[in-house]
Amino acid sequence: MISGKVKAPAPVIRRLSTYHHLLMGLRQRQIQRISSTALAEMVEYNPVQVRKDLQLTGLVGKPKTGFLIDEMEDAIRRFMGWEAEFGAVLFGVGNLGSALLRYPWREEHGLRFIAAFDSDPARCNILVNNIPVYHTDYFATFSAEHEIHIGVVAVPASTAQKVADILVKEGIKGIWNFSHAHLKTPAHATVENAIFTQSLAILTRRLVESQVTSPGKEHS
Amino acid sequence: MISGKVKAPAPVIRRLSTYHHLLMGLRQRQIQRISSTALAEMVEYNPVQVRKDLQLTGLVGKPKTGFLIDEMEDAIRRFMGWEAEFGAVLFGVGNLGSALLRYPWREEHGLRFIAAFDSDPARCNILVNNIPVYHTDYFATFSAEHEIHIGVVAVPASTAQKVADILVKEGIKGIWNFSHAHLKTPAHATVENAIFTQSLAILTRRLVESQVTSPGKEHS
DNA sequence: TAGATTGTTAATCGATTAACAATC
DNA sequence: TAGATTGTTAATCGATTAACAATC
Repeated sequence: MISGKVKAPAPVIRRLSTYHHLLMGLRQRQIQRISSTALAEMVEYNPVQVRKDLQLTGLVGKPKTGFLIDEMEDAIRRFMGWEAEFGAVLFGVGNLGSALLRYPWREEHGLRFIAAFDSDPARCNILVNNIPVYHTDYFATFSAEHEIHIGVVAVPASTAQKVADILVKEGIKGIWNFSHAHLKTPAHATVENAIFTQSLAILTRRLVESQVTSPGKEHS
Repeated sequence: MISGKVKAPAPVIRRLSTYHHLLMGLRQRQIQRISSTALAEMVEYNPVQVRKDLQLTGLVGKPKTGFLIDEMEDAIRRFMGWEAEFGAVLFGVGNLGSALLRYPWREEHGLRFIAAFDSDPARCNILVNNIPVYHTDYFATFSAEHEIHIGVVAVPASTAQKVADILVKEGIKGIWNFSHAHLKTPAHATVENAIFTQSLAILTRRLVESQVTSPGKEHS
């Protein structure tokens, strides 16, 4: 029987990623098991929610003892596809781009940068964190010779769609977008946006909301 | 009548931030109005959703003509609190931290970095993008002399809670957390997490999901 | 056995979408 | 006026939480 995998809701995936990080810490402290209730407390979630989340990864706990930390970590890692490695390329070696290249994604998060690309010749033909930076024009050639699963877009919004088009044309299935641009891609390509500004907007709005407004200052 | 402001759902705020960026582009191209329907198409949302979102900011459109772009931009900016400026400090001047300091938040997003702090003396007493970097120990003194609305946490997860505690102690109301750590803070402090790994998890999971599994490979 | 903890089923809550009336 | 577009009310959908049974 051929079966696709269950589409997990984004909030669940985010929480699972949080558990994963927490569990790594517990494992390092030689702790072997934990109950969903205790885990829930640590992250201030509802315990039933934690159990439901874990269930989705195929984990089963034992009444009275809870879950084995090693098993949990493995299950979550498998669920995310982090046991294998995703080959990745990055476009736009600016401040953010270089910071991303320098982060150790490979250790725990299944992401391996094999190259980066930039349209500015001054930034090309160097190594950043041992990752070669080439000119954007070289990408098609490079792509034909390497297995690339993920393209990271760290260019300005104005050129982001162009980069996305190139990625799609070369058959890259996953796009991690750090630009403001709303990328239009065919259905078979997955775009995930990591846009700081949206996160900042939530923070500043919450601050605005928490300010008690003086009489008349709030419009209708 | 004293009234707090409506607590907007996070998804709405994220979408509004998307509109805001799009509208800035339209304005630059001298376009003066747009219908919610057209806007919806550009970002591939439901038009009713767009209208509901805009309503929350107090915007009213005109049947047959739509919304004025200038008005929309202003309304969204006011809604986010971006007309005023939020004074901000950053902790952890590493790769990510410096990238954040170099981004022009001030222009459009109401965020003004007034200083950064690091526990590594080698990184202190320099300027990054004209923003002074001090030693963490100096923060309490600094805080007493400046109005700080937001603290940005860009330190490793292992020291993030410590930084959060310092921020809370100095009465900072908004914390923008880029570390993996789950920060525990009193209710009067708002924490917004901008955790890349969670975003990456969604992308990799979607890729895992889209792979059709061969017989027997998918467990139960 | 008793009690803690899991797992399941049902209820609630909130966000999105659909249907339609109002208006320029 | 007719038609496009807004705004509102109701229906649907999905995610979270509550209640409780199952199990070690």
